Amino acid sequence: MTTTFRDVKADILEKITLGTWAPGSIIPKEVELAETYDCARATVNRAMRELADDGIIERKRKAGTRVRMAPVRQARFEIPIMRKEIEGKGGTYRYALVRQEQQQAPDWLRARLKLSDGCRVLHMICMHYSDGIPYQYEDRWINLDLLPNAAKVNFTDVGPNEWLVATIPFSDAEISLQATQADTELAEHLDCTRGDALFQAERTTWWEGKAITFVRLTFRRGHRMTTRY
Amino acid sequence: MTTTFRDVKADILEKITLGTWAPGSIIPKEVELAETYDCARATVNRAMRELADDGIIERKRKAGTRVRMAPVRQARFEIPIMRKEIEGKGGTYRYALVRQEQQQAPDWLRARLKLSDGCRVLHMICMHYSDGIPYQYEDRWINLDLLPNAAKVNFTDVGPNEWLVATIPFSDAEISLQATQADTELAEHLDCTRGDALFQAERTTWWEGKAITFVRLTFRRGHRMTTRY
DNA sequence: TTTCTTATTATGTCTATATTTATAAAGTGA
DNA sequence: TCACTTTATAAATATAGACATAATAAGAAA
Repeated sequence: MTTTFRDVKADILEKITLGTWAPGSIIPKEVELAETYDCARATVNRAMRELADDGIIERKRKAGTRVRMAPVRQARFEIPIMRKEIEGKGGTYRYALVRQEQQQAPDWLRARLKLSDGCRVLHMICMHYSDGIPYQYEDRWINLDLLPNAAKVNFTDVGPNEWLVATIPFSDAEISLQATQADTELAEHLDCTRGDALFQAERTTWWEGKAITFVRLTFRRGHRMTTRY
Repeated sequence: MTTTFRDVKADILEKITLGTWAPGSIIPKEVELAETYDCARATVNRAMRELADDGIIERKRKAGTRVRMAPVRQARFEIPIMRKEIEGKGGTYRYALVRQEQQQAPDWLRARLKLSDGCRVLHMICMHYSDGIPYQYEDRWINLDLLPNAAKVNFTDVGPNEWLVATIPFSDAEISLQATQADTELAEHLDCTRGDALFQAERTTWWEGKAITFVRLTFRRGHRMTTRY
């Protein structure tokens, strides 16, 4: 049997978890490890690179590799498309456009997205249902200077998110999670009580430095975002 | 100049964003791409592997590589140690142990962590302050069957999280984010009003299939968790 | 002593080639 | 037609050797 990069990775990880290699301490260099594991340096390299990506070790040229003092624990959360999320859970997905209007970008949005003066935006309120029960309230703003086409799209059947994903498949995004209190509007749409604590995600999407869209997603009462790492 | 895997990755990504390679369509195989970019297959492989990790393309042996229909957008959030987070923001960190007791694991915890009957746990309530202002309320449970040492530790100066990180550096964890309403206890400690919406994270930490600790972290009013991707 | 090279070194990356593995698709038999 | 076995193929991974790059440490000059 040959030694795979997985073997190496697992063994290094074990040495770290068992405390053989303490936090902050330096670990053998690639060539040495390649020798001890009797494999190519590239194999050790891959194992170490992945461990570094996972935030477990820290690597520096010439300085060597060391176990991180404060392990940067990072969790990955999937940001799914509502239809996928709901259908994935075995529910029946339904989408509805609540209202839609073209307008000048309000000041708070202009500031937030660094929009030009008098920039026009498309503002939409949408709802996503799972088995007929309110699941998510979507408050969406689209920059019409960058996406004039959006004004012509009929969003009654296809949600803006799905349209956007198809139109500008990949881009930079900034996401922020928080808790908010349901106001009257949210309470009505999400079928909860005014003042209820709701989980909220805001996402700003950029393309080549310019903001395309800003969306505030509010989930139904009790929603959780979960992941393992 | 030689072609780097970054070049290849960037070029493939561009072809996808510009729509040359549409979502769902198959993209040339590794050998072909290696030829067109005039580089080694390993270089193309690395580029493609990273794109697959990023959720942009989907790869299957024999079937080839295709652009994901619904790009799996995933965001990485760092789960920092409070001291680091606060000091990183330039604040002065202070920790306080509110109370601590040894007890039998309550039923909800037993069920949640799959603990044995009559399992003893250490329950702690801690507070983290930034510049004297309440920042985070920590409700921590430690499995004493697995970590009997924890009973002897003095947590008045060092927070349980820091102790745990030092004791069992790496492990599996399940994290879940949600919104909650402040009860009287939370409102008092976090200096807010009862009923306020608060951001909450729950983390269960496992080691070799057994639960070590469960913690519910409640952040001060208005807290946001932010990331770019 | 301080500051500016320069040498050294560990990681980072590329190449070219080989082997292994998963699997779609074609072929086989009931 | 359906279930089972090939078989061909593309990705996954391994290897050895080379060069690139960043950064530390040592040495030289001010």
